[in-house]
Amino acid sequence: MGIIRKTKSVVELLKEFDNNSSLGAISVITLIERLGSKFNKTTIYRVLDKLEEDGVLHSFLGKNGLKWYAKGNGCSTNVHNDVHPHFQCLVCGKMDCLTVSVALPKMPNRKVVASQLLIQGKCEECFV
Amino acid sequence: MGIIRKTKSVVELLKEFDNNSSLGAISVITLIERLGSKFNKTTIYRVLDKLEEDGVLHSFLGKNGLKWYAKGNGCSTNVHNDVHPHFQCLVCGKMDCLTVSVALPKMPNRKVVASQLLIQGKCEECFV
DNA sequence: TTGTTTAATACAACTCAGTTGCAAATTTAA
DNA sequence: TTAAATTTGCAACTGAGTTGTATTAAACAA
Repeated sequence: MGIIRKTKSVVELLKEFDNNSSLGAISVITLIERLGSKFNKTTIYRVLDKLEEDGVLHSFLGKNGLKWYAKGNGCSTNVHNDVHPHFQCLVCGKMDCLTVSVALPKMPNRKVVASQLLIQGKCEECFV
Repeated sequence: MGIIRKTKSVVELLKEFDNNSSLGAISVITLIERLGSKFNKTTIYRVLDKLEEDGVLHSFLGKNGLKWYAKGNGCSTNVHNDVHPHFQCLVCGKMDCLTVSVALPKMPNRKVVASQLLIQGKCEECFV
């Protein structure tokens, strides 16, 4: 069950991602900091859930287990047609989707269903 | 500051990992289930911390953000000379360290410091 | 062995991201 | 404009992980 109605919270959340760089992710913590005075955090969590189900956003966890969202790529909660790594800058904290595909190691006798790759280091701006 | 004294909790925690398959990881939740009646969970968390600092164990997060530990590989909290992926079976829940190295995507202008790759699917036993 | 020092432990209380249930409000369709 | 269905806010909760502190136990020296 995804988004059905275009409510204020949906519009404002989407605006956050539109304002953001196309590859940039935003943590739920940050979204609550920004919108928590206008909407209840429960609402924010639920709208993000639905936007992900619809493939509008995708989510992943940072190194510390906190949840991040970024613009979708046609994937939905059930269908993942794209697996890209995420890069977090240890200097400025920025999290980006990388537009490269990952070559997973060969694993005979195992079946791969999903994967997450998180890379940490210095981003283009912070790497002098 | 790593392990200094060989206390009961240290010995028993290490025993859990010795009994386990050499590539198998154990979640903190499981360790507390198994040893929580003998030791306080705070003790378990702190001993695991120290064992990781010493490179005896290494840790990583599962898909849901829960912490797992597996036998070390000479790494310590500060020195990571080995980056291997982890594989979690979606059928039986088992988590294994994979003994392959990951080819990270090329990223000019960025500096890679650390990375985590979690692969999910069916393990050797559950993949018929 | 005993005493002293220092680290390790238990306990309780806490933190905080994320969840749940439900009544009230809002949207959509009829 | 009413009825049906979804969305929201609120408050309370969950549960993994953390913190402070008094007590206990390990290590070591005499």
